[in-house]
Amino acid sequence: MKISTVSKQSGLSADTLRYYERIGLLPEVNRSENGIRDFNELDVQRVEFIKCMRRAGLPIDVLIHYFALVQQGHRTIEARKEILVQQRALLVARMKAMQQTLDLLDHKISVYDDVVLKTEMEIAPLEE
Amino acid sequence: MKISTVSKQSGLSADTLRYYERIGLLPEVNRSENGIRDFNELDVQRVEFIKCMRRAGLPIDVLIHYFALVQQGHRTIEARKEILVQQRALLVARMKAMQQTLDLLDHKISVYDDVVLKTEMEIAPLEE
DNA sequence: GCTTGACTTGGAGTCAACTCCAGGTGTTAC
DNA sequence: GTAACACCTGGAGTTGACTCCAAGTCAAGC
Repeated sequence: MKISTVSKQSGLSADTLRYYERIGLLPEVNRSENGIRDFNELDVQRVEFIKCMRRAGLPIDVLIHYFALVQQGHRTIEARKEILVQQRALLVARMKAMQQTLDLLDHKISVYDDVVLKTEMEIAPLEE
Repeated sequence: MKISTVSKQSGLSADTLRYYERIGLLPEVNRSENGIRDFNELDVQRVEFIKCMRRAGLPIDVLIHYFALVQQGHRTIEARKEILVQQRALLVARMKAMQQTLDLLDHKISVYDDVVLKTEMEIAPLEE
């Protein structure tokens, strides 16, 4: 599977995919004789996993560390789980903060709605 | 209220507060005769609002634009509401993506739990 | 009167995460 | 055979959001 295909499928640019490989977030992808990358199913799965984690704000270095542990086999299972648990906690905290922001936005929007409604009813002119 | 106080209260560094003023995210804060910033209640409220929005990932330029509209008075109410509604939608989308990541993390963690449990029961050695 | 500490400024530096570019190769279409 | 196109590389540039720094001012404590 060529990089353009993976790019289209994943929505990540070819540049980003090459960048991910370069920094060791993706493993060295196989090449066809002419040197062109040939992503296999596992590579694509990894891209999807990375995409999902990145979208939620997990930093790249954490992911690199995680995959390095995966590489080292079963004796790193505890450490890997620890990383996931920790990142989960950070994620939950971020989501909580975002929920508060959402509540505030909803409040503000409803206030604007009220104001607009009043204006439309021409009850009074408004100043800031 | 001096910058150090606002910094402590808000958790934003004095450098960040000055930076916010410099780029026009905060209005020009009043100064005491010797040129030292003296934040008033409104400034502090704005800092809190900014903090909340930034934590949720709203970009600085959007906030600058929003405050510029506030500055222009009541005729910009519709436009301001539009910004909030749009940012709200983006926020909800981000939260949704994060929820998916959270689900995936939970799944992965539970798989690791199973593996660890099995290992501890010495049912079998594990390979990657 | 001198040190200490908090404040000021303009400007430069840093960081994460891309993103772009120039110059080169290899395959396909006419 | 040559133009168009997708790919390659190493390296530089960009973006957003800070963060740090040097050099200076001022008030308070000793």
